[in-house]
Amino acid sequence: MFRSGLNLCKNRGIFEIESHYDRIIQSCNNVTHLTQIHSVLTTTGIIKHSVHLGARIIIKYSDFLHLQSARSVFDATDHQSSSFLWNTMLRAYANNGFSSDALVFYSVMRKTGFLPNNYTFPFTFKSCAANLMPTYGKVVHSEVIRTGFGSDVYVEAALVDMYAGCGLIEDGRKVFEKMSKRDLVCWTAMITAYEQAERAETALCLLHQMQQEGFLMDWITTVTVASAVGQLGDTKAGQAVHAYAIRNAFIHELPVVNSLIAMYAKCGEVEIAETIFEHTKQRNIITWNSMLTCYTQNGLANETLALFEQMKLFDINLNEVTALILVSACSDLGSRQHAAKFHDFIVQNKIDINLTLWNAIMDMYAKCADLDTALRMFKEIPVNQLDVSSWNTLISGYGMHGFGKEAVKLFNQMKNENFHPNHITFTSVLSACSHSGLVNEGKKFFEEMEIFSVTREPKHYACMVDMYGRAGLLNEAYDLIKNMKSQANDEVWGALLLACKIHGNTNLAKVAADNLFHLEPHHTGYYVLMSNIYADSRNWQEVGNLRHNMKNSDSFTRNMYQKVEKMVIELKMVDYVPDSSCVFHDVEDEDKHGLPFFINKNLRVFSDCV
DNA sequence: CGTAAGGTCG
Repeated sequence: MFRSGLNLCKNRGIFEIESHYDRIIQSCNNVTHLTQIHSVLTTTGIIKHSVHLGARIIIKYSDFLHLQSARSVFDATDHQSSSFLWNTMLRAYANNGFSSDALVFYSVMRKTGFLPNNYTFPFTFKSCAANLMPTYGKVVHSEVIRTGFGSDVYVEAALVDMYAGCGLIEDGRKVFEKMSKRDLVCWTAMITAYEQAERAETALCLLHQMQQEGFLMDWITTVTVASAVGQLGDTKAGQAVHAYAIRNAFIHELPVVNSLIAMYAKCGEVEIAETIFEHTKQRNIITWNSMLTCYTQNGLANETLALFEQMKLFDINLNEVTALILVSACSDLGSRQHAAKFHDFIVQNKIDINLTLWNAIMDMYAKCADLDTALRMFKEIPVNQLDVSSWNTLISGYGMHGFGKEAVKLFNQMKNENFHPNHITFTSVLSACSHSGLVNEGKKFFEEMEIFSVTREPKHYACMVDMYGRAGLLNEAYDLIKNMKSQANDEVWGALLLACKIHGNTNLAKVAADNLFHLEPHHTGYYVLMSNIYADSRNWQEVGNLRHNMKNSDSFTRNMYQKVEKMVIELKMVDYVPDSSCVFHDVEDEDKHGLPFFINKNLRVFSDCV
């Protein structure tokens, strides 16, 4: 009956009216205008009979994020007859961040008796992933098979993506493997899945297979590959991706440019990233954020702030990612002045402060040694929103500034309030104990890890070794390492080596150093530390041997020497007297200060750095 | 009528 009605409408007149309004709706650029057209189409009754126009308005409303108006169009139309309208409404929800509404809508659709089709499933899976509902995703997956859409490439690509998005990469891979025909989109989806799971090597291996089967990367694949190469920090491969992007004119796609900047940033190629950035005239917020991050990631927090000043001159709205980057740069600088300024800036620009950003701001204050402000912010978090990382931030903040007792107090309070400490909590509290010489507390907490079923990782052992080491309990430290279930890494042996340096135990130092040279043969810091220990015991022969071994230092090391030299000058200007027993040459004390020396991030080289 | 892969931080 309905079909005959529809056929009646399908005369030439209706068709012309449809295409007329279609053009108007498409060119509509504000909601007010759209609402007017909507009401005209409603009063004339056209919309009731035109599935096509109904869908157009639904999509247009959803472009303006007016999902309620879109829904009212759907409800007023003859949707009962058309799976197209159901799919359009589902798409409106799924593609605009209303993923839970999408799933509710899907279940309404099923209850109404409408059969989903190859257009329905991709939107549904996208929403399952956005809601992190793999269990529901699996239910829908079985419906895919039951309804016979199991070998549709669109549906399969969406399935791969859904499983990967929920962290079930192996389930995604199974779907991928079973596909009879794979297109570029499926390959890219699978490669992206590995890239997102930080398995860059697998991602590139799969890319190779894809190319073997004759597929060429398009610009979207290029974006993913650039991210994977960035994870590996492989400049050579990065330049190959860059060249490929230029050859294929993908450089005109902003996401490609942005991913290249981020890639070079992770490869440590600040200057190349800068060049690309300078040549990009149409920058969006992601371009700026990528360049800001580039500086922060490469230890150039001051450059981050300088670029931010430049950014303010452009008409760009910052987002919460920008805020996070700035806060993290400020944490690196440890400047209280900047901290307060940025916090203020974030509030004034009405950037949405979620818990992650709130914790980052707290962390910034903590790193700037403004623990009062950090604590105040902590107390402002409603109890039902408090999470483990809020506690971790505070505990590590107190610990790193030598307030071990406060850190311990907070840790106990946290347990009393039934929060479950994680591996980071234990790292923070053990490190706090080690820096404040709280050996008994540290031992107790190390035991407690079992109660909270937190696996003891090498970094936890490193804290304990450091703690015993500082307290002069070298045998306890060494015994702990010998009894480790997993293999001790460089952090653990490094902590022991430092302890040996502090307490002048050359024999045990040799054991630690041998392990370190085996584990990290190119890490010059350990050679320096060991040669310092030999220098302490006036064994110049061994000092010479070690120095010879580390001669082939790379450009990174040279840069480091220059930076340290500059730092020493600055330190001298504020009357800091270096502990020159760390300098590893046989020279008189006044000469030692003029020699270059090496510093590493964990401050293991200087015995006067705690 | 039209569907799937994609950039910044953590």
